[in-house]
Amino acid sequence: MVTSRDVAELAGVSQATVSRVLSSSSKLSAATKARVQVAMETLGYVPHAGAQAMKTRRTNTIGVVVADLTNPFYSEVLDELTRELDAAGIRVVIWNAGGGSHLDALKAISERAVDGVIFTTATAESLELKAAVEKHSPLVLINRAVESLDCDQVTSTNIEGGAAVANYLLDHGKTRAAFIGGAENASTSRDRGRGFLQTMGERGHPVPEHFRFIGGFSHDTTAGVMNRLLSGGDLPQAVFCANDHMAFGALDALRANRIPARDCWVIGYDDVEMAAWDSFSLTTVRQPSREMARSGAGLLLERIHTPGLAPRRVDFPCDLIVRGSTEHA
Amino acid sequence: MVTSRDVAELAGVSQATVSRVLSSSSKLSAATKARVQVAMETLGYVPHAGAQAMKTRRTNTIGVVVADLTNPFYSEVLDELTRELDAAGIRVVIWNAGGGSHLDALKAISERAVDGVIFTTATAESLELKAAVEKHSPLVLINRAVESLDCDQVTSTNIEGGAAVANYLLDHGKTRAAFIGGAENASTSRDRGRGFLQTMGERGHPVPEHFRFIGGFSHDTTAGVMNRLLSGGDLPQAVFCANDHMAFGALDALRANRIPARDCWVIGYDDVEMAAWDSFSLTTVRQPSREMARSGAGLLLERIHTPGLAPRRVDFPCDLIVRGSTEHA
DNA sequence: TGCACAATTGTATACGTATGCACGGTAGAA
DNA sequence: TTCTACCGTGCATACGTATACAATTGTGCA
Repeated sequence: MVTSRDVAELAGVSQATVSRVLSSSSKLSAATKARVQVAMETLGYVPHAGAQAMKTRRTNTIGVVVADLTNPFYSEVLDELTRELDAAGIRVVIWNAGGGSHLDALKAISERAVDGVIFTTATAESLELKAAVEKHSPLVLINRAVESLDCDQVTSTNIEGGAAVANYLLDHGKTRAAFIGGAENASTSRDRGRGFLQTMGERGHPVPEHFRFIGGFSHDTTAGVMNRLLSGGDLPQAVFCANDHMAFGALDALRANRIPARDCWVIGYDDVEMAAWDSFSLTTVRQPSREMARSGAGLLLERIHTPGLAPRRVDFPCDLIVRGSTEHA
Repeated sequence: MVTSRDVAELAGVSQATVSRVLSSSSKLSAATKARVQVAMETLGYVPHAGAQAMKTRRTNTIGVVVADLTNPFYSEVLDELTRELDAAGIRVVIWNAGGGSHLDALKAISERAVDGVIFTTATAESLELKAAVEKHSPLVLINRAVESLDCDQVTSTNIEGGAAVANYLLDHGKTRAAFIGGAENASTSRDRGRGFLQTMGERGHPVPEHFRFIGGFSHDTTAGVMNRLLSGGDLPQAVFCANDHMAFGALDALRANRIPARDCWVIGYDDVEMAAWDSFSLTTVRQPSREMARSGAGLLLERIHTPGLAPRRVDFPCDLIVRGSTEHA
């Protein structure tokens, strides 16, 4: 391995000077700078990231915790995050939510293996997360929020989004609607459901208990719920799913059972790219996933650069996007 | 920050002993070991990853370069890789192929920021990749292969897979078939196309030039190709796409143009989970993506642990999975 | 009792880089 | 010319851990 000392020797300068060429912050004569750069080039010198991290207390690496890589929403968020951070010269470590991955992420902060972490899967239950926030670990929550945590959080207006779906359905005479949520401890699914159910109730068409489900966030479990609903013989006029990935499962179940699309409207949430594909043409509530990702990355970088900032919350508005899964030719 | 020295002081031992408790390799009396562990717990000690990396020359981190996170194939590979490696206590850095990400990955090896890299996007053009292989950098190619590189490579039998599609179509009387490839410099698309085109030719039904396309690997570009094909007025009996993600684009274009599914069969490659969804029901060539991912991870870890191993090649067989996009009720 | 030897633990140093401090030299001002 | 100021560079050290080697203690056996 070639070190800055080797470069120094070849260039006939001290190791300190080589280091200064690297950081390019201090003044150096153009001549020595050039000489050092030639030496670096000649030897193929690359600084050792671990050694740098030890001195500068910075790794130029951040972590991201995602819930489910097979859900295209997370793929899009990850896509945007990596583009944004790659461009900024920052490495991205990913944790895939199975089991205790959020603990691994927090541990990585303690180990100084990463400078900070973006959580897309936070829940109120995690005492470790709470403790990390209280220690002022650099972390940002995007997508799912936790009211009780004093840290940066980027969300969309889920309650309003859910309400918008209810209003839309009722405005089109769909009074008998079902809701399939993901899990109660995820703020996204909870808030979307709340906004929806409350508005349905307020406008005189409360959603009955047997039209409220937990679909577990996946395509297949949601299709399973839909099948149960269908076999119950009491088909709702519309189904609102907590996210698009689940809505695809609902659509698939309808197709598999040869239920015509006009007999049961399906609505999702997120507006992932696939929702616009002709095979789905899914009506959904668009949240600006990529913008949210960029915003979260920005907040984290700021916080890493300037510790001690007051916690910030960013809430992005959502729009209902109407497509073929609800209004048919 | 609490260091091993602090722990040593509290436990009344030397820093070296603390380090030994950490590595748990050397013999220690149960008493001191316990005392040190209590001290660690009390102080909340966590070793500094950078310092460890500097001494041990190992980061317990590996990199993965993926081509396109919106293609579910890469999501599945990444999903499997992260599960496998998380479980092994290894961090995963991801590079998203836009622009020069493979250069960043190679740089990260030089910086000792990662112990090795898994490439899913290798091409023969990259001189830097060639140079890295010659320097015996720990890296593994999965999915796309490069014949001329002497490094570990995990692939599937793409040529045979393409041939199987041709045989299947001809056996069902579909003699006028089109091929939509991704890009010539990707071994996957190239080999699948070769196997397909060659077999079609050998069996007396060569695919004419105007039925051969480059679809750019994405859903939208493939749909665009399909639209051009449709507007040409000469509809093939079947279209073979270089991967499932592209095939979904082809299916969508057919739907958007209200072409009945039986008028133009569509076949993909990969068998991503979505291919089995009722909305697509895509006939495709299954390659064992997750197994390939695990295999690649295993090869890389072996190579990191035991440098100097001879390059290995693993080739997984593929199966044609027939679904509704080709045989209709 | 005395000695060899094994089992533990401490001492000292190295990994590769960044940076505070001191030093030599040059230029401008008096 | 002499003094001041400043610029460019070298010297020395610190970051936090792992490990070769030395030192210590305790054990078994003659």
